[in-house]
Amino acid sequence: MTSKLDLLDTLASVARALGNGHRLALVERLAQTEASVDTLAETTGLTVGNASQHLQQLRKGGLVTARRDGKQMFYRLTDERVVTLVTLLRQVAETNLAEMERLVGRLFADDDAQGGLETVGRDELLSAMASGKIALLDVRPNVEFKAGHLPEAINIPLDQLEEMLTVLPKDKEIVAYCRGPYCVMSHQAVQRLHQLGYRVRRFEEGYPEWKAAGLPIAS
Amino acid sequence: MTSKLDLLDTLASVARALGNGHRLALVERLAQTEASVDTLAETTGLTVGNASQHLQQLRKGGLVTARRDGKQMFYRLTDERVVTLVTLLRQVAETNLAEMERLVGRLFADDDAQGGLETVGRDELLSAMASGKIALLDVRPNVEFKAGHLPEAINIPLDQLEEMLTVLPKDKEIVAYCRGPYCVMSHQAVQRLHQLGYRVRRFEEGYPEWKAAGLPIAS
DNA sequence: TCATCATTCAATAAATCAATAGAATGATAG
DNA sequence: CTATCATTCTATTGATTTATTGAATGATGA
Repeated sequence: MTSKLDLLDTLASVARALGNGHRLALVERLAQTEASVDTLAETTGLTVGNASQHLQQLRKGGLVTARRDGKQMFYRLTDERVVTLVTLLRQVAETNLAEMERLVGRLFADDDAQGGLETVGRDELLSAMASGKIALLDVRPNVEFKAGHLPEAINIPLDQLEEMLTVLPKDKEIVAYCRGPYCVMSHQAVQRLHQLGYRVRRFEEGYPEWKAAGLPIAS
Repeated sequence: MTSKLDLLDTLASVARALGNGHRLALVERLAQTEASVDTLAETTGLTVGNASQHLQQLRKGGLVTARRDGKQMFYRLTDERVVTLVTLLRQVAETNLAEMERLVGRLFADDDAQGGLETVGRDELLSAMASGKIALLDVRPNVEFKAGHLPEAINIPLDQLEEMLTVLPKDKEIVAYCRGPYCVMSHQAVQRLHQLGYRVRRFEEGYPEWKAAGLPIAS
């Protein structure tokens, strides 16, 4: 008879695969779109060899799969549920760990310094999109935007915000989003646009959460 | 500026807290009801010292909290979401890991040997309960039943099944449940009742998942 | 106060994990 | 076939994690 512990050990091995900051960074990156090992190594600041090893561990845990394309290996999440899993992990961590709240608080302290940025929740965003009263702004790099984005979103990568302002309507309220709740890009975009006189708020989630929730996407 | 890695490291520490079979066993036990260290040590087969250490780690990860009652320390899950988190972890593991499927298959191989046991999903159970056409059977130990159970459920701990048969209606279909999807108690109960000629099926989840879903419970 | 019981803390050895550098593999272009 | 490039594998080192032991703490009742 298989002991229950074997089963729980297997389960634990999946949890352990998520139990490292670098691997979570890789998962977060992969939540945007699939990528090659060297792209992943670059965006996470790891050496290629090290990134490869961490990816092997994620693969052993069944969280990512790989495909070869010519010389390169492309990795992607096996399943949208991996995003949901990390999101839930975040929620549990946030509500239960004072440490976590302290870090999040510090990460976004700049916002509070000027009175706090207003955010838009998922339900409110859905109805605002339906009414056509807002313009949706995606500030992620163009590669990630092209791999998938929210319907009707306009893409202005953060580093081109000033140059591309003309494509933004001045008369509508703008809602900006990026990679997820802890991604700082949309925060910065909202700050700059606010200073320029736009009416602008931040979507409190990001593209991966939107996609994992099964909501419509465009590409 | 706080680096993003600090944040992900904190997140990783929560995942690591779940990254051990013994700790998952403790969490699974705590999903039933709060318990003292020595109860937990006994039901998981750990020494008291070892159990205490693992509980410290779960506490550091923010997954459990402790309260003192006289000489004893009682631990419980901080949040229903911990159950949801483990459930999701299970789902991801099951769909993505061949190893996991192999183990689950072997654990319940006896059922298949006699044609497979039919199960009842959550939605079907809810409507069956509303129509009053079934009797709900909780085969967990009485302590756990008293701490909370599904509405209208009858408690017959597995080891008293034969003696207490009289409290079960013969004319209704019976749905049995226990601690969760990998708990073998309801499987065994269904097998025995089936042999005795009852119409009986197994609820495919358990009490913790029911409670975590915010469905009504009794105690 | 002292003795007792439940739990936690501290110290150790064995096992596992993380980062690094260098060798090995697999696919492609010439 | 050979050279090249992207990736993986191997071996090593140092850092964590685990289980075990025994001592220390905290609450209780005589």
